[in-house]
Amino acid sequence: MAGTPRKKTIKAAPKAAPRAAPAPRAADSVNRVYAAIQRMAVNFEFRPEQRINEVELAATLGVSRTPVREALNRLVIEGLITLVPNKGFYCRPFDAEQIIGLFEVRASLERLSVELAAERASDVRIAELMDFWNGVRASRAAMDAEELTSRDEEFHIRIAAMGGNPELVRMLESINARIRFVRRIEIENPQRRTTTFDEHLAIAEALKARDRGRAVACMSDHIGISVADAVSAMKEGLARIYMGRMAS
Amino acid sequence: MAGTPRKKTIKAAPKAAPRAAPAPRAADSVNRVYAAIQRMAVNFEFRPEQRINEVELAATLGVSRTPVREALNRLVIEGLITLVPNKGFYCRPFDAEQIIGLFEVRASLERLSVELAAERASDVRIAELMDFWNGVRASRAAMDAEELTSRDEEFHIRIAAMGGNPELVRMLESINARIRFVRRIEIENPQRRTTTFDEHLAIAEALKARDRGRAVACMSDHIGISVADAVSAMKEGLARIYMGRMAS
DNA sequence: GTGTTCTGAAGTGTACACACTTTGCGGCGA
DNA sequence: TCGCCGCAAAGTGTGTACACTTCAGAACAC
Repeated sequence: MAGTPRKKTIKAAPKAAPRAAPAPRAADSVNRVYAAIQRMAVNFEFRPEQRINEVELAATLGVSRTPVREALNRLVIEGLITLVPNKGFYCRPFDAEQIIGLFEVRASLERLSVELAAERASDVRIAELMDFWNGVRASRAAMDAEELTSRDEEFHIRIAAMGGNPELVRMLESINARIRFVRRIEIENPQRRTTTFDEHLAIAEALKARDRGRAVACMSDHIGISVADAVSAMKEGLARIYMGRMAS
Repeated sequence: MAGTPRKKTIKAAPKAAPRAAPAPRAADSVNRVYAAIQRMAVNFEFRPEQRINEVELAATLGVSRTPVREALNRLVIEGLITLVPNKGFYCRPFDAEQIIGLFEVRASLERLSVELAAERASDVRIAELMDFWNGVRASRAAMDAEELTSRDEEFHIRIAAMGGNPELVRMLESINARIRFVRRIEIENPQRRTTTFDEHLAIAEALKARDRGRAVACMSDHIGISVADAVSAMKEGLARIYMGRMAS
């Protein structure tokens, strides 16, 4: 607002300043940088346990080390990055037990999710959920694993959101980020895709019927299968990280 | 180690340097600062939604703004601090719905906790758990609410740890930090103390018997009561924050 | 009196400087 | 050949500088 030619504080001779560049501040660096590094960590674009060179990363992202370090500190708490004092920041390890542990916790939270949704969600939102998933199903042929994973997560997050507990949503999102790498591989399996579509619909229908017990049961089956398949997906994941394209 | 007079890089005239002080680096600042601010946020030593002045806080803690900002960024992800771009860091709000939401999530995770513990914990660790709690019970007269809250949390975290899922432990610890302020008040209630002691023993005994269903039931009762009482504890909490000593 | 514009102070956001730590490597002695 | 010492380069940890934003209040017009 204010089209007025708002006077800026006079900067000493913008042309040919003696100091190379007065470093004009880039807006909102931390959030951009945070999102970028988060994506890289989620997808294991850093190798597991690889040290992350701050100077290099800052240069790549076109900012100084300060916002990079602030973003990295956030990611440490999220569990996507680890920090060794006086050594530096490292990519999280690829830890099968940890991933299984995250699946366990997720299963518990997803259970709470459907319980709350069955009790509290409005009919409208449940109907929207079914529409949403039917829409995804209809256009599944055109979707790659990346996009389908995203829709899958959205389905679950919608249910969590319907329960009216934002903290539950936050935690599920955080967990999803850490297991996405494995789940995306899992979802590439054509058979797995089909069962996912059916299971999601079953969950939605149980919610529509306000059948809490059935909703929990459907969700447990759905998530339970994921845990069982996770191991082979992790094998494949390791191969892709360390063998690249050769893995296929 | 190394009593050798390790040569340091020559600093330009340490005596009466033209520049006030070359700022010798304080060791491990971020972690100290992080712990300090975390404690303050947990205990609402900042008022809810109060803006946190970085310069002031840095001066209080005897460091520069850099480690303070890194610590604050971590705490944002933990949910103990909020960040408004170009405005600054703020203390988390005192949000009753959010606290209830956290109790809900906690209940779900504690349920998982006893389920896993009932399946996986060794007999020894279960025995240690009972010894631990009997010890706490024996010396309860000498404990203030602060310490008892700490022991209470420890009891629950021990159970979570017995399940062998470190991520579950992490999340519970994170939630505990955010509801500790309310739980400490709750635990001041003498009657509540008594029921807590009994309920904890009941949980431990169910674990010892490997009775998963009973363990879950005991835990649910225990946590459920906490949720019910939380509202009055929150009222009291608000009074203490804003009325200080007058609240008693 | 009331609204509006301007201005300066306070404070955040980021770049940068620099001390300290870690680590790899070459030379030296046994 | 092997180990050890001692550099020196690379890189982290933190202090500091400075541009930019926000906000409150003065000055001013109406």
